[in-house]
Amino acid sequence: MPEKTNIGPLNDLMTYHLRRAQVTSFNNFTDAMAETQVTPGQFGVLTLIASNEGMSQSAVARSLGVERSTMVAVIDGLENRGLVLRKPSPTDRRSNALVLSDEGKEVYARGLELAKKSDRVTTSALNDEEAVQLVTLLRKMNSAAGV
Amino acid sequence: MPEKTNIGPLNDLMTYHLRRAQVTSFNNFTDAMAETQVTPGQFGVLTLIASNEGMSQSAVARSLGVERSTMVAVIDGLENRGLVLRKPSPTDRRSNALVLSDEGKEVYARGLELAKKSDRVTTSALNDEEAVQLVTLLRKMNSAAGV
DNA sequence: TATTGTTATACTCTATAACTATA
DNA sequence: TATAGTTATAGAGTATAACAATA
Repeated sequence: MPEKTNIGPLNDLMTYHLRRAQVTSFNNFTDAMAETQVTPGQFGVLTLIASNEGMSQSAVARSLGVERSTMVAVIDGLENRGLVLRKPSPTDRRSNALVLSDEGKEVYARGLELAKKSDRVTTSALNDEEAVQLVTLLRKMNSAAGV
Repeated sequence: MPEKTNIGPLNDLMTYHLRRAQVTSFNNFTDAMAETQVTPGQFGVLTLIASNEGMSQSAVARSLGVERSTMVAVIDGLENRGLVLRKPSPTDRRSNALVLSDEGKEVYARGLELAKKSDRVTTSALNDEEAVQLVTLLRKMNSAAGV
């Protein structure tokens, strides 16, 4: 057990607690998803494609708040694993229509279960009402930030 | 304004909202701290040293949840800027007693103001009661995770 | 035996800038 | 002119493994 240090004013800073909570939730997520070998970032992409079949790489990138150049390697990884297919867009020859393969759909479905389980670990110190409060407040914050 | 995409089940995942909120708060922090050129990670270190004069690098690392090897470059940076001093520990010849220089104290004091201001930007969509609720819930989560 | 600080090394995630092919 | 995908490149931030000095 690590000794307790006085963290001083950090204890009153939202930024600090957000960062620590995010690191914890990221680690829980990675542990829970071990069997699928899907990272948090990849899971976001799978979810978006599952919910919006045929969307473009640029649209995925915008929706997740990253650059489209960053998305290339992510899609490459998912494509190489056979989870995502780049199909030609029927309406725009510049863009790829992203879809999940059958295996991609299976991995995504299983991943969603595991992601929910990891959420329960992350919030295990909170009762149901508190967990709902927390996600509601975060959602409100993020919506206002255009996220 | 980016087009609205259906984010599907991501909208119910704590992990997702934590990550987005953390990225937003990180960006707000970096913007607010521009005049000091202090990063979030550096600010955490400055705060810890200010609140626990003479603490060791390993203790700082443990308290922030990173490896002590990671801390070396962080302290190097702060030392090179003249904000932090590595003094010999009076009780353990292996370890450095970290203290803030006079300039370090000034930069930290100014940084704390700016960090609080950035917190207010980050939570600007929430009223005072909601902001307190949010930080309280995060603190509870983190305490339970040993953070 | 265990811990402190350090180095060497590598990995992940991300961004910027420039290119091409389309729109 | 602007956008989609791509490449090359670089910068944070982090970890692991090993080492000498000290506890």
